[in-house]
Amino acid sequence: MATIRDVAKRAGVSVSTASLALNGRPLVSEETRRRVLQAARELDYHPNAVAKSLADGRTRVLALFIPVTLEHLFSSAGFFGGLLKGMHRAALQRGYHLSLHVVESEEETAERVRTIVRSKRSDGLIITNPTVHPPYLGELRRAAIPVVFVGRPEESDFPYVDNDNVEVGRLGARQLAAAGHKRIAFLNGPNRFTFSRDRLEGYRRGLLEYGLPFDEDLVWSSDLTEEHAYSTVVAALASGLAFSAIFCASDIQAVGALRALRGHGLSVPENVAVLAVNNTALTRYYQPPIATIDLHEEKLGYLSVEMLLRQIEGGVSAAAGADWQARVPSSLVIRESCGCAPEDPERNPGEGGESG
Amino acid sequence: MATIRDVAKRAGVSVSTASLALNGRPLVSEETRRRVLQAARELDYHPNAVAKSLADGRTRVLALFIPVTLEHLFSSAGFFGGLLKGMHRAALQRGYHLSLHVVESEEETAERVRTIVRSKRSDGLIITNPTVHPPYLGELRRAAIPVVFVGRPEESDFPYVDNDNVEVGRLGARQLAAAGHKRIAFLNGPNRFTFSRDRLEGYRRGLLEYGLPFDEDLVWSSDLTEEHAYSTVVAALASGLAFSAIFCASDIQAVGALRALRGHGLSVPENVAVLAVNNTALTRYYQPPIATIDLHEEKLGYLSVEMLLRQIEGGVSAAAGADWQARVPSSLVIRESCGCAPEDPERNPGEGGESG
DNA sequence: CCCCGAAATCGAACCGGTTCGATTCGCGGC
DNA sequence: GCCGCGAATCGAACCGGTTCGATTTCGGGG
Repeated sequence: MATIRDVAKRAGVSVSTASLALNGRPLVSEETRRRVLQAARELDYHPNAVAKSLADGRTRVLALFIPVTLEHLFSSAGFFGGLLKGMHRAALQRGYHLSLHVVESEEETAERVRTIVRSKRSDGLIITNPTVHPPYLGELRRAAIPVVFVGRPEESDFPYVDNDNVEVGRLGARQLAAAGHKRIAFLNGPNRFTFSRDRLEGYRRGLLEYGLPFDEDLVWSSDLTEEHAYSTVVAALASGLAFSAIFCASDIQAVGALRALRGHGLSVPENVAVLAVNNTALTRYYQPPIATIDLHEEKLGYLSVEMLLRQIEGGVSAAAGADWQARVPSSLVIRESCGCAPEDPERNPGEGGESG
Repeated sequence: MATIRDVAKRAGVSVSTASLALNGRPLVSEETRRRVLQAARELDYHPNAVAKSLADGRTRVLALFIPVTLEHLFSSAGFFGGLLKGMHRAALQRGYHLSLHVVESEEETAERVRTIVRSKRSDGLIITNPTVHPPYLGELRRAAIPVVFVGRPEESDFPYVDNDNVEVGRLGARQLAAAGHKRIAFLNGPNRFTFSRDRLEGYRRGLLEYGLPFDEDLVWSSDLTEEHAYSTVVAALASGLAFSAIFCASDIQAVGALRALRGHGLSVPENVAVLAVNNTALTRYYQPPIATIDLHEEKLGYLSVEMLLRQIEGGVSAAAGADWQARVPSSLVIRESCGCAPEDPERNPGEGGESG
């Protein structure tokens, strides 16, 4: 395989001139550049990426961390697929590559982050689905390496892209309230995720805006699995709680909820309306089709890479207190399970407030 | 950041000795090794992966190609998720990393393969879901780089891991035939994939073994999408063809088929039995739960990496005519939609043959 | 006591690029 | 005709490891 020295020799110039010419730098005469490029073409020369990295200290590799408990991988496969597509598109456009790091716990994330940072295997990190207080924040800060989170760790000034999950919660609650439901249950995700906390806050606000009381008994939390969601709803039904709608934090939980309701002789949407979040393929094809909130994960992925590259190419490290953030809007996807038309955007539900 | 020269200096030895000591090579006295390791620890030294790659010519990166048409990404998200998990596990164990290359067409694959090979960005390639005659085989052969396919390209001596898709087809046909069905339709995938051809062959054999005639009219082909499967089955129903079971090449197609059947007033499994392939989350939670064939994709992923590493570390290139292959067995997952118990493994269906 | 060979260590070259400081070249101005 | 300057080119150092051939050290045998 031809190296730059071969090219230089054939073009009759020095190695340094060849390098300048090949990289389109100024200070090379047109005639020389032409000769160098010609030689490169003739020798089928292609620069060695590793040598380049060593020389200029840039790997052009972005490390992507995806957490998987097995059930999570399956339940969110569609979500991660979309995320990935967006990231890949953004990276490719700018000549970057993605390396993939599947991790099963935050401790493992911490460990792998450490080895990657130390061995200088990538120019920056993208960490998806952080919990509220990830254990590796100190490590990241010390390393002073560009990072972007997909999802928001609490009380950290690291850059992140995320949906506005308060808005997601609010959207869901309002949609069901607008359809006339007075007792709307919220089957939330685990509390260790920031998105769960944010959505709960949004749910609360949405109810308030429609003058509905916030009832703690109607807020349930379950893992992001069908099984756990099922048993949670079964328990709620057994306790005799009254409600006419369930807002679920993920599609897979909605499926569990639907099974529980059916098992209890309740039909959807006639007896209970159901609204989910994620818009994975599942919901479109389910019977009944499940209304859900689309998080536009491909956009999320695209923006995360863009933000990371801004840091890398701007020479700014995430630890430098760059508190950039991007919020991706989410949108309702109305389907049969919620038994309702989209909330009329014109409608003003009233004053809300404590008096509700 | 400390380099190996810093370590050598602090330990009072030459750089070369430090390198030997750090890599656990023989020919270094115990005393010296101790001192070097001690120095490394004190300086918090971690070798630079890029420098290492340049020096020894090994990147320790495996390039993974995943094709995505958008619909495919969604319909097979579970499948790729499992594949990925297996690959990652195998790679991690041996100190390798995965780089991810999402491609939308075989032409794009060809192009990206070329740039990766040329820039020496990875030690080997894993290419998933090749078509029957991928356009980049020549490129691969010329590059003489280790490659493993996940899925079998026809008439190529490149190494691959795959399910035994003839067996998958046979399994499906036999299962339905054993339940007493005489007219079993096969909603196959696109003919450009080797797995489609193999499954068709298996389906034919399965029927034969039960003495059932092979009827071309009962073999339909559709894209791996819900929509296309739906319209294909709708057309079949409209044509008045008689059949009492459908064997679908993927879960997502089964969902489309179910919708078409329901729309035609047929219920599953009472009027028509349905059996699918893939065992994605979808099938478990669908109503009715969909019987399917599990392809054990995690194992497929694990084996593909193992096979690739065997080539890399054995110094054998895929183009050297190494016709290794691994077949991963598949297993039936019986659920309501097929309206039947597992085929009795004891049962011998008879002589089969033309006379059936 | 000297020589020889094996073990331990070292120095230098190398991997394939980039970059910086020095050098050469051509040209205009005085 | 000489000086100075900017443009073009060059040589060498550098990135941070590995490896190979040469050199030193040490112990044992003659």
